[in-house]
Amino acid sequence: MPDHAHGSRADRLRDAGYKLTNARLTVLQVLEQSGGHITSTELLERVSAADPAIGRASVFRCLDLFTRLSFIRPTYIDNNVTPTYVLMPDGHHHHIICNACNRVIEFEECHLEALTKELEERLHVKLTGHLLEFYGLCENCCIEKAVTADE
Amino acid sequence: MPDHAHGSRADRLRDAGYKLTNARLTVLQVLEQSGGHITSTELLERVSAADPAIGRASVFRCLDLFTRLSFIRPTYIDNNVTPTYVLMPDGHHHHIICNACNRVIEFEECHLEALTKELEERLHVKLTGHLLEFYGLCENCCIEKAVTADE
DNA sequence: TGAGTTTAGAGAGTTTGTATCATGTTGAAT
DNA sequence: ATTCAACATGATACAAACTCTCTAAACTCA
Repeated sequence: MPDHAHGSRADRLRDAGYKLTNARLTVLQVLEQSGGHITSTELLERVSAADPAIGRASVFRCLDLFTRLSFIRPTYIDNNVTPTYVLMPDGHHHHIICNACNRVIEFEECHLEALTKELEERLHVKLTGHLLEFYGLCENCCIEKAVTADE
Repeated sequence: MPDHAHGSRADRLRDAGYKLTNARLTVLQVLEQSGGHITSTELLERVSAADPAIGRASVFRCLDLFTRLSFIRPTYIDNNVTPTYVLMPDGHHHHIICNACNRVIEFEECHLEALTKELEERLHVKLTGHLLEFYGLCENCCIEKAVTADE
């Protein structure tokens, strides 16, 4: 079994009652090295490269599990076939998707702590994470559109 | 050609340079009658019921187009196969997804106007919509978990 | 009316995710 | 350390979802 960094996500996995198996730790490691955005296809390739013994089904099982634990969240960026899984480092993630070129611009601040608390109290729910997505045009595509309109 | 309500979305479609075809108007109508959440499979069925002449590919082309125009946004609720498309009535939509039972709780207020404006100015982007998703446990699932932990 | 452009429909083909089940691994109790 | 039961895995066949390609139709504008 290869070396694994046993970070806080592995701890959370164990604390939630799940076993720390090779497949889960490898998938977690690949996700963490992905830079925050990865599709299932890319993930399958990289997991397979890291350990060819890990099967297809296990990778998908991990994606389900990690989604339920709010480690990641599937979202659509390029097309309607493959979701992109985004890491939610502290339980949350925020980005802007350009509707013209599909570029993703990430940003940090969301100021949603107050809303989170208010919703928890009013609706009696327990919130573990959130994803905030804005849609529109990025700087380049704004300029291109303006140029085209001038012609 | 069946009757269609020519609301503001049809206007936006035309204003963006797209033709108001029967397929597009029918898909739009079904989406608007869907109550805000619909999967591609359900949409295909209902469009087919409304007008059997409309083909599969056209429905998916509409979903792509309407997503680019921020009429709708695909998101994962139940599983990793079929996304659910949510209507974004005024360009935005907000909900809570229960990680245990997949129930969706919608809420209205998001207080994101200020952040939208700030991002537009700072990053020189033009934002047309947003989706805010919270994840966690709904009231019922909170209770069940507490009961299980007591045993 | 006629040329050019956009859009549609059909259906096969590709890709992505799932179900099943026998086997292997994990973690805890002894 | 050893053992055991529950949990998790891997292989593969299967099913579902989405796309591609091509031809035909509809719409636009002169």
